[in-house]
Amino acid sequence: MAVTIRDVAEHAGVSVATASRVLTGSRNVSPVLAQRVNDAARALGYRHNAVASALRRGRTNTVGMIVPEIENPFFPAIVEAVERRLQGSGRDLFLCDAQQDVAIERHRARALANRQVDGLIIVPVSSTASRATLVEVTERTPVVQVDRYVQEYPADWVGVDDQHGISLAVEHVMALGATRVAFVSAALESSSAQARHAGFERMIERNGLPHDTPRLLGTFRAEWGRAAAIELLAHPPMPDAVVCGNDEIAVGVLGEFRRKRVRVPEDVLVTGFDDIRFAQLADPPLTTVRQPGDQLAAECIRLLDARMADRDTPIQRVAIAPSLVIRESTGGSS
Amino acid sequence: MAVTIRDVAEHAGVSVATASRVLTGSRNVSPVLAQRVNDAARALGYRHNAVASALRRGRTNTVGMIVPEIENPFFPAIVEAVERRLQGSGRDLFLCDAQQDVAIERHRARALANRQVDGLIIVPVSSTASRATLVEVTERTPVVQVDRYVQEYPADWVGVDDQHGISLAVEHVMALGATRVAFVSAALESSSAQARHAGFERMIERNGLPHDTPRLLGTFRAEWGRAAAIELLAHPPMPDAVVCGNDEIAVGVLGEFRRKRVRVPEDVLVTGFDDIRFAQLADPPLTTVRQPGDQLAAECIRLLDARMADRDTPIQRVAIAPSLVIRESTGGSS
DNA sequence: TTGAAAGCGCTAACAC
DNA sequence: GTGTTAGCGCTTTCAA
Repeated sequence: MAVTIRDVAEHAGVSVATASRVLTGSRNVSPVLAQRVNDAARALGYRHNAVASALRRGRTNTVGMIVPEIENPFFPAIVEAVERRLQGSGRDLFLCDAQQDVAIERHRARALANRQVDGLIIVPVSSTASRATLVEVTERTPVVQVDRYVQEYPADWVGVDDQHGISLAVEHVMALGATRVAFVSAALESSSAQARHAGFERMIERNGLPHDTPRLLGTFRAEWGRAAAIELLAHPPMPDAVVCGNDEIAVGVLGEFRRKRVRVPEDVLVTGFDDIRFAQLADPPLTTVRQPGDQLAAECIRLLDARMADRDTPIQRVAIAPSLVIRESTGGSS
Repeated sequence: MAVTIRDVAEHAGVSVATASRVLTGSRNVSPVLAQRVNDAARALGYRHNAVASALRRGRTNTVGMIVPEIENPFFPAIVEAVERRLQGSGRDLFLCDAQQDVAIERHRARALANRQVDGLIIVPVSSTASRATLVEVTERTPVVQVDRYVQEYPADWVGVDDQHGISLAVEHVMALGATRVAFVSAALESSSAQARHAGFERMIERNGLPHDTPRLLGTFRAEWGRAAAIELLAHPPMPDAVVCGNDEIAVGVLGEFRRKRVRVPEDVLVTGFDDIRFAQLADPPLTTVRQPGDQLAAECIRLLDARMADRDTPIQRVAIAPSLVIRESTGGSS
């Protein structure tokens, strides 16, 4: 069997209490004994059993995080930012991937909650089908939603103002003279897809754009962008601009346009959303709505800590204003 | 306090032993009592305490995974594949990001081991500096290395034959007539960087290519690819082909070449490694060495299960042959 | 088939 | 400053 704190205590000639105090860094131990305990621990190769500790203390110094799909590069970026924020407080982040499936999401959420994470950060897969999971887990653990949220259930959230983000993109292409503006995004499953779509509709309305302007809704994937581009090309007239629901879609659109010799930005303008790393490496570099990952992460940890400190603190929903990054896919900056 | 199994037992009028048997799915309980226990659990909102369970059983039904850098899109792809493989056996995967830092990597490895994961999958950051962590954690937990491995320490590993992969790329561009072949890759910190570099050197040797052919070693990032391309352009003669250590680098190289109006593949051929999702969306679509993620994942889980079943099973090192995917960055296929 | 009871390893009262 | 001890919630002998 493995070395326990009892073995260490014996070896050091002290009680388990003292050994525990030393090993957990309590100040109330004489330096002499502390030294003996530390030596014993090293000599025996003692390893802290976090499971036993967690059972006893009811805390684990770990935070769980669930993202809908780790392959969407926007999420790793957020994860990284969260990790960095967590660094300072010495907590570990355990990440889970829901694989776009609310059943898996629920399973992971339970696994994390069952293992007593001190807090949970979640980007819900669906604005409706993830609700039950969120409700269940919120009863047991402090939870903060990031980026996406669940409908009709009050819970902390931090994200960007998606509607505003899309309006930045639409206004930008309109200012460049576009009148026929297509929208290519994901089906209205997640709150971000919904909000971005709503933002687009509002712009259509407000600016009196033609009501038959194309809205193509599929997934947040490049393959869909490609398919949507084919669709657009098949049904003239071509739009002057294609506003995409995220960068992946936009990259797919760009790829297909390139293949068909449709020139961007000369023939059509294209915009994305998120500003993932590849946005600036696309051809042409992609004009996009930037989500400030570091700010999101900072705010997210702030909310989580607040809720961990007081389960009854008022619910907060923080929307950060995104910004437009202009690159060559709409004619370039400077 | 939360509902415990004791509450459930009381409510159902049975002993905690029986309640436990029902809740863990043991067959040796009369249907009547089983029903009563399940009803009680539902009525009270009982939640399994995985921490207590883990302490008692010494198992957790979870697998930990540590990747060097979640932002490198190759790793999310592997994670996904591993997740899917794990699905069947009902185990949860907890993922950690080492942020390219061996100190963080060690911290995460300990956190996972301390929390009694049943097994650990790791892509070590460094072939030397990660060794201590690997040794430590291997003493406590079944561990399998994927993709990268640690030098001078025998432990299970599964990955592709990087040397062979690079030789596929070099042979391909040479078959297309390239004689001046540059190599742009990462510093020789990780085993993959080392093996790919070694593969390149071997090809130089074997084919009598000029010894002063450029080798530029930086990081596995697109920014480095970009910088390296600038470097290549600054020091003529330009190579006929640029073989890159991974796709990200290649995408950076392509981006810079595009900016400088260097035509690919007319003026110079470019190849990558990994076949990440964006490889085919690059401009031009990238010829690359494909790592078969699903196979890696399958083999990885197989090794892990073997080691979990028998800690003393012989060490296995499995190298899967990668394949070349030819796209337009070297002139295209068919 | 069921129940009583002994811990898993650790921490935190509480007493000295 | 140090030790004794009672659990944290669960699973699993062992006995009935």
